[in-house]
Amino acid sequence: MRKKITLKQIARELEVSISTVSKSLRNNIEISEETRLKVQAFAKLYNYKPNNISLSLKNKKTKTICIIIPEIIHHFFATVISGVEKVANEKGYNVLVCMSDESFDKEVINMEMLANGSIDGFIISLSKETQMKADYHHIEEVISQGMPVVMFDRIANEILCDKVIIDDAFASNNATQFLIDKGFRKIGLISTVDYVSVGKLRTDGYEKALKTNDITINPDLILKIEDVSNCEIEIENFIKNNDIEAVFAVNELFAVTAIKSATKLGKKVPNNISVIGFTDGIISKFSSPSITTISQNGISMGENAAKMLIDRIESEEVEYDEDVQEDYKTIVIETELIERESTL
Amino acid sequence: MRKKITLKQIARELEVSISTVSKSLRNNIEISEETRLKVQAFAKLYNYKPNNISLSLKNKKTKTICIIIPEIIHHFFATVISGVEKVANEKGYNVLVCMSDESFDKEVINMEMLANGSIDGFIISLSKETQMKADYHHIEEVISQGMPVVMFDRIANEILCDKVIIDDAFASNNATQFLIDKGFRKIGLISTVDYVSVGKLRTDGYEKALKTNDITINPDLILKIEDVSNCEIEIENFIKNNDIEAVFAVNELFAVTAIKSATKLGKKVPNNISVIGFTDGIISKFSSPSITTISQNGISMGENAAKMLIDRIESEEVEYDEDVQEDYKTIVIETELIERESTL
DNA sequence: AAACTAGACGAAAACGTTTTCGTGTTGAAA
DNA sequence: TTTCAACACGAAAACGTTTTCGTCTAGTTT
Repeated sequence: MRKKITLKQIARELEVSISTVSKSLRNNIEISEETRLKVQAFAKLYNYKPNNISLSLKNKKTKTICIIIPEIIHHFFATVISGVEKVANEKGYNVLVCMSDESFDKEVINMEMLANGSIDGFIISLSKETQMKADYHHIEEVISQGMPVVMFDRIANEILCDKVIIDDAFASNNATQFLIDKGFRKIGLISTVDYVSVGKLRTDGYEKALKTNDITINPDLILKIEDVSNCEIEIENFIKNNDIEAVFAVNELFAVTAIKSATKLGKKVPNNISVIGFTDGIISKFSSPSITTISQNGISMGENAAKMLIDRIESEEVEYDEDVQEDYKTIVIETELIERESTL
Repeated sequence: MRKKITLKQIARELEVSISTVSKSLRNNIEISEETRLKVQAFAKLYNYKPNNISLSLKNKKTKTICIIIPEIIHHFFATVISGVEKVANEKGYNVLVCMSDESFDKEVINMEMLANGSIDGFIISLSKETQMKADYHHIEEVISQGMPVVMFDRIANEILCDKVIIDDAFASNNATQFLIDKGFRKIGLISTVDYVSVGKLRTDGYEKALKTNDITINPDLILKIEDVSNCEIEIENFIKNNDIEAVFAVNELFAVTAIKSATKLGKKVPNNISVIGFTDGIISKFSSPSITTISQNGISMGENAAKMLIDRIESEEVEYDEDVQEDYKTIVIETELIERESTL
């Protein structure tokens, strides 16, 4: 067990000062070539690497960013992390991943734990509970301390910071229009409760599309699911009790469950009922029939979020100015309707 | 923008020494109650939190562990991370997630970057390339520096460290036996190339089951896929050219692809051909027919890995002994055969 | 010979903590 | 009055770097 060697140990061994060692390793011309080479050889032999923590303390930069997500199991969030990692790595940053498990408290604890110098910035998608409570003090707190924050997907408009989103309303308007164009009029919507920001926006888009086409909005055709764990029963009843020609589901799980329920009820997809989903994940690709869906480019969202965050971090190093009016940006990532087998 | 306040600033403001402030905040009885309360009130007012980096430097502990995985997009790895996070959080640790993207170099770079004091230990599942090269110097290096490492799933027996695995050979022996018990004799295997440790082990288990039941191993019935990206063609040909009654696939993707190919070739699953997979992920649950599979409890693997790692980290604090013979453990997580619709 | 310059190196501060070891004051015991 | 303990606090080291600012020696210029 050869513990890592430090400058001090090298200095002692070579009977020079710590400064000399440090300068030698950074090829400072102040040090004679003889000494420099000797130190470098010794350092190489003992595999010297500067201690990162020490550097972080000195530079007040950790080269680490944190992404807080509700759930890593969701394919969409995994793709976002993947995008974040890619850009972060390219720029020499590490990525700390925290999960809020949809819990407000965990979100707060995580942020508070890390806001004390451990990281240089946050990328966050709000937990359901946080959205329900609409309590964002923890986020405002870290922003007010000068730590850059980028929100993505589940954002809060009240918070002033950089954001990466898709145009949820627009995309679901398109999805609904797609179904209308196929000639459907009785279009069911399976959404989340309204406090989930993207659920609300997707509902809005659905309603807008209906209005545009002079179709009356029928509340019976809108199902808002609170508890995901037993959505199957709700969805099955929803389909059974309503004469639906097509379904627009705001996520993959609801879409695939709708297909299963329909099949169970003897309705074939897409022949008897068309289904369109949201998020192009594993489920949509591999279910049978594969699911027509709105692709939400998670990788691109992650890349953009990381890029914005790191730019913000590194620009702050330069202009450390109190009065400069922050001009936060919101990047809207393009969505795409991917046609597969679940729609006619 | 109220930057975080430090002990020094509090000390200056209150005209006491830094020591007094530090002691007051830690409720040290050396300090008079009057001073203590004054300092605490001031600290609370300014929302003082000790700087983590500084503490890390002092304690030589970062309370951060790193998990290196080949790909976060794989559901299995996401579940492992989830398990790691859970245990780590309970014990006050943060989790740094790194992706090797199946690349040896990225794995090495990541480890070297972080082995300089940034983290307290590693949890790792080897990249394909690393397994192919069988070059583990980077891992041995950090272990020799006294940093605890736990390997999981894709491990290397040559490396002495704690490990968390499933009994891949045993599980696939069971899966194969399951098919044999159904009366099948012509059982195809779709596996990875042999250098992927778990692929090899699963192949071994398959062969063992055949031998046990006096079924001759037919090389034509074994397909080893190197390049995942166009496995569809290979699998389709494999099924078309062989008279197969059942397929055992070593992962979800191969299983679902086998089903798709079979269906395309006019063979119904499970009526004409049974398919059993490995890993109980999204695909197995939601494909139609849903897939009979070996569940590989990722959450439990992650939990166990994190627990072992943190125990190791914290035990080292106590007995910092060179000569103590390390007794590394290998935890074997139970697997389970989950019967679904893809088998008779 | 005196003054200066370059060359080579070290001391020390700084980042933000915690902790050990003084040290000065006060009041009580001898 | 002297001695001592308790009390309340501060100085300084330590963690591992980087960097600024000396400082010393030797050689070169006037």
